[in-house]
Amino acid sequence: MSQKIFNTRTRKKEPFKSVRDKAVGIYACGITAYDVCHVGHARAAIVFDVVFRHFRARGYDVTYVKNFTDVDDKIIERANAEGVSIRDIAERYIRLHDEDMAALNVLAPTLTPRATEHIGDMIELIQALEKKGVAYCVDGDVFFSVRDFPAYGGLSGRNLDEMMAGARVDVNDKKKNPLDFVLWKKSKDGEPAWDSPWGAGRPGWHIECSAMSRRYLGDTFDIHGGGEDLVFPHHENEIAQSQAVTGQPPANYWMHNGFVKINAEKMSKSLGNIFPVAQILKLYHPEVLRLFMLQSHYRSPVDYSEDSLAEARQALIRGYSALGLLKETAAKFADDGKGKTPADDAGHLEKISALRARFDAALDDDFNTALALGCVFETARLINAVITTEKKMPHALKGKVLASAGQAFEHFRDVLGVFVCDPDVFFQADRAVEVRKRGLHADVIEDLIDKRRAAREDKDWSRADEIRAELAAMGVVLKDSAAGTVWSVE
RNA sequence: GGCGGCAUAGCCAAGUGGCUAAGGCAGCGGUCUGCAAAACCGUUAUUCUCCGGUUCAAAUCCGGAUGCCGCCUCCA
Repeated sequence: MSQKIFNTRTRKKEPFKSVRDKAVGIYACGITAYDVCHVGHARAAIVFDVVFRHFRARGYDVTYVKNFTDVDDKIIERANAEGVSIRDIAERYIRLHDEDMAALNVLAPTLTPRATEHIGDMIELIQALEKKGVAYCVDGDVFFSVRDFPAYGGLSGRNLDEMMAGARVDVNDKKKNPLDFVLWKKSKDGEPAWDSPWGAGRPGWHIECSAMSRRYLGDTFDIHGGGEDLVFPHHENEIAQSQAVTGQPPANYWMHNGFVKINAEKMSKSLGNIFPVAQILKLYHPEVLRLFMLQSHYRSPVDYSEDSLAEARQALIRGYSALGLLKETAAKFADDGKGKTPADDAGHLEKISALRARFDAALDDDFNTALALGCVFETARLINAVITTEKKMPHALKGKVLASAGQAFEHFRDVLGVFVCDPDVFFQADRAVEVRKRGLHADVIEDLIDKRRAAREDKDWSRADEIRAELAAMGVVLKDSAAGTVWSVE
């Protein structure tokens, strides 16, 4: 099956046809570097990371560009408040952004250009817009004239008259039309400024993406992405700016991810419910957040809550348990390649390749990660079942089936970016997070386990159960095996 | 006021014209275990908010109702 993408512009799922054969250019709007990344940024980053990974897995040569806005009113405001330069602010939050993304196993995009590195490109673009007669300068400010771009509103499905009727636009005497937006902004004293044909100033917000996407991906590239809030006005304005100059739409497909709600409410500063990524990562292993995001389709809203993350954690544990079991038994059932492999009566190998195919098909279908994860968990179940119940299965065949399932999991891991840890390392990390979060003490727990071990050796079962109950009350779960007792946090 | 989205089991969530309505969490019964945990097996929606319509056939298409949500202002 070929790739399909829901295109915001047409509001339809469309077959994907790249501009260049077997190559794809993606531009996603990145952050404005004035504050730390929150869970909403994490979602957008994870969504487009999977898009990036899937195209690569499908053999495309992907150029993925994600910009940093490093000059903007909010950055200036923050710099003034702290008495530092906007560069200091931008550097700080870009660094923190990179740390968060690395923790979330979000791959670095191919290119991460910054607005201030492309002021020249922006000025050129604005001059071209002036030449085309769709931009006008008033007293050092340059505006885009929406009336002179007939296609305005095409992405967001609005028309100018309707928007005028809404009348929720700020009044600005300088503008010919209230919906005109700024391309270049005259700088006041003390504000960062660059020389331009219109005097000292700085770029408007939208122009940077038009300039940078064109520079790195060309006049028309494949996919432009971002959060759904960017549809209007940001992306609408980008189209206007780019298309007015080149005569071509800047991107063929527009992808927008849905929002993250917090306990069923909109995340907003006024509600005080902004969850920074770094804060969440103190409470959960990074893959928990990643899995949580991927369990819903990227266009649906997701509702972040303690409970939903806890559920995602249990699901992650389920997957890692299967991988742990696989690792434990790998040596035992290793297929040495000698001798012949008996027939696979139960059809396990066929099932595994079918799951792989279904997984890929799910992602081909507008990046349906939720459906793809279903395949991942079915594979986990198959691994568990083969190891624990198929007693009569010949070792050579078992080894072959498990190796095949392991390879499938590696593919899932590469595309979704979850289940990337060694299972032992994961369980250790997860337990450390839970212990810290619940204020438990590992040494106390281990001391109790030691006492229980002594009781069990004396066959003092009631004492052993007493200790088990005591630990259970703390949320500590014990697992006894021939090798000893291991513990985890429920 | 304008534009758009969503409504599927106790919860989360796929599925958008026709095989048994994925998967996860939670629950229940069984196997295993000194007891547990994990795992496996079985089970939990004759039905997809409601009302009409189209069709041989609809959760899926159309019309209407109700409820919830987003955007239109900086915002992933």
